[in-house]
Amino acid sequence: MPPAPLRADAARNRERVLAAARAAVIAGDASLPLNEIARRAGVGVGTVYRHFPTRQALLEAVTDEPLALLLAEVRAAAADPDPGGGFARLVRAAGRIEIDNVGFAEVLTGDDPAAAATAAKRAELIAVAERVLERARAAGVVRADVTAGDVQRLVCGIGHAARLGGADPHERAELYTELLLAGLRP
Amino acid sequence: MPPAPLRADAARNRERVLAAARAAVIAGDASLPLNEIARRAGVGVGTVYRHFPTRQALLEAVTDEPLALLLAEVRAAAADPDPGGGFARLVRAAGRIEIDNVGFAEVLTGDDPAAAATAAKRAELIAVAERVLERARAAGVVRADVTAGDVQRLVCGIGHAARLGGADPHERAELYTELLLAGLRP
Amino acid sequence: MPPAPLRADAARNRERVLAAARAAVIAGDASLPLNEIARRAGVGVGTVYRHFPTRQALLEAVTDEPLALLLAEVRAAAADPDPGGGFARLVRAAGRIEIDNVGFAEVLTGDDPAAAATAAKRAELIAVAERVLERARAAGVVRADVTAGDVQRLVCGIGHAARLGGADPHERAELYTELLLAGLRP
Amino acid sequence: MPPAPLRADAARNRERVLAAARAAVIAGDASLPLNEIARRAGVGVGTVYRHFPTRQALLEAVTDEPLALLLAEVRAAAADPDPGGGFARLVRAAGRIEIDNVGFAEVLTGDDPAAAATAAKRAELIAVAERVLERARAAGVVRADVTAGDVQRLVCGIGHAARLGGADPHERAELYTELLLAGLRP
DNA sequence: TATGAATGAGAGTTCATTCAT
DNA sequence: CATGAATGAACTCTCATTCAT
Repeated sequence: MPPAPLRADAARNRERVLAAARAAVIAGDASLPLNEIARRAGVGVGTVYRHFPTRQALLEAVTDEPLALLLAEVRAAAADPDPGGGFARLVRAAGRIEIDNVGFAEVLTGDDPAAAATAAKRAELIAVAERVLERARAAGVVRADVTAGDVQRLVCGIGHAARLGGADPHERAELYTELLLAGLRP
Repeated sequence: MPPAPLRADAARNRERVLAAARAAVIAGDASLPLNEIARRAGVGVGTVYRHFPTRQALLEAVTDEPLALLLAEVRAAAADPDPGGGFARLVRAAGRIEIDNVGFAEVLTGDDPAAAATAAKRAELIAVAERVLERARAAGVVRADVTAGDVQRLVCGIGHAARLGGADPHERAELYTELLLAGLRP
Repeated sequence: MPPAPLRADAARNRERVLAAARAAVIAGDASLPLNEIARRAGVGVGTVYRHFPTRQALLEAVTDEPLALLLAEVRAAAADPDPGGGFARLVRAAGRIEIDNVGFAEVLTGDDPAAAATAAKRAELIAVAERVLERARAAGVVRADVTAGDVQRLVCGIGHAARLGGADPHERAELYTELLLAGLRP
Repeated sequence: MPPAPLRADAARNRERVLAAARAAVIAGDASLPLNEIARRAGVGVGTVYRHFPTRQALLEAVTDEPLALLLAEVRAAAADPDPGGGFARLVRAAGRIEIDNVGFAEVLTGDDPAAAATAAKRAELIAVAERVLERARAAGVVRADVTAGDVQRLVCGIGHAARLGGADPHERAELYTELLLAGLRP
């Protein structure tokens, strides 16, 4: 049975909470104290808990959009006739998305997701990324001793590193991504 | 005046606290709640506060040894006749030490240290590392668009990445370090 | 906007906390450790903090009733056609109220109150008392070299003195008040 | 057996502690945290505890000199041929001494002193003051319904009141003392 | 369903007092 | 005797989570 459609006001509240959480995440704060989120959303704490029983659930909801985005990029990468170009595209997209969404890494590399939808997206993401990597490896443009998991972790590490320097991490993230791509070549 | 030699019991307690903190850090938890540390060290809270007035002070104490170790490595790297070899040595040592000490990155890249000794070590560390990088750059074995700060951050990122995969991060850290070194070449 | 009416349970809890605090104050202890108050009120600490964020706020709440009472008395004193009688009434009322409320002096003579309501009452109290004193002075029934502040302090001093003797301070307070009134005559 | 004469260094330390405590008391702080006193005296906490096992003992030691002073004044008051003048002298002296020694009131009106010497001085003080008051009462210059204890408490109250106004309490104390004397007349 | 009050565990911090050195 | 390290209770304050309204 499909999830019962939310009542209009419930949906509005859910959206408000999501917006507040998204804003926090974009501002670089992934701690998401639910009390605070509720306050910013202009909603009672209980309402937050109703829609998102755990911090993890909220995080997944917030990350759903960037996750879908990345999935699209990975599919595009898999469709790229150039294995090396596809792989680079994947890494660059992951880097960009990761840097703009604190907490994204957590969803991607953490424990099994709470929501089935997230789990599914993540699984497909990994499967397709695996294929992209495989192809690049076969084409001899990526080291053979690196797994898809490694790439995933390295992208997260890159994001982490870029965020360390204060101020605007985007430029750093770009540079670090290029370094990573260079390092991944055989 | 040399730091007054601690009384035997004071030294023992200090060591116990340090050991508890070190254990926590090695277990991957750098939050170091002072109350909890006290409990684990079998010591009153007040004792922890006497020796380490702030979490930062405790963290610096815990990190003092690895910091000294890294400093020695960096000096050795500076003394290496081979600029590229020296640089690689520096990066590898940093990676190894970073992976074994959660919180090390915090001391290295965070706000100004509380303890003068830590500040001094850190300053020298950075200065010497800068020279090592400079020399490697001049020898044409490292990209010119990368600063010492970038290297520092990247090592932290590598450590972060290696820790993401669960279980034993050492092997991963080694691989990632080699990737980083490769990526840093022009 | 009027202060939002408290929910029934919230009001009940607030009242319990106030009662516990009042009991402590009447028992002569104005230190009001908030967690102890919570315990005695049979309420979580957080609840105390919700209603009274600081010790000062709680003290003001406890003192609110006697403050209102005194204010009424002072107004009545100002309305008394006999300047001397009005002034005596003021002093006697202040003495009586002060002796029954440890901490009242603190609110009356201490730093600026936290709550606007308290500040307003206090300000009016002082202003009206000033008028009462002025009138008594003009009528030649009170020394000219005594300010309203002096009277306030002296009443507090009287209360302090009465409390020193142990047991029931009321009788003493009455006597001391009469002495004070006699001493204040030209 | 007379108290064993202190060793020279012990006596010096005792004096240092006393000086620190006296300074604190004169500065208007009678809380005397023994830790802090020790620090200011340049002495270990233990030393303070050895010489003055309780806060009360320290307080009595600090107050010993003013107590002796007041005793002398009271004796002089008793010797004054003018009963009213003698009584006034007593009250004025008490007021002056009380205002300069926070904590003096505590020793005078508090529980039984810890030290025998203090107890003796206090007992004599009270006895002589009682005689002074009696004489003044017999001469009809002081109200009959006031006890020596009342006078003692009132002087403390006066001191308390004078201290409430901030800044220099001496002038206020003088005024309040005159008010008290006036109020005590029949 | 939504609300937000209540809860209470837990972190941080201070300080009087004891006791090993 | 002197020292000052150690102790731990007491207190303030915060926040995730529950639950009465």
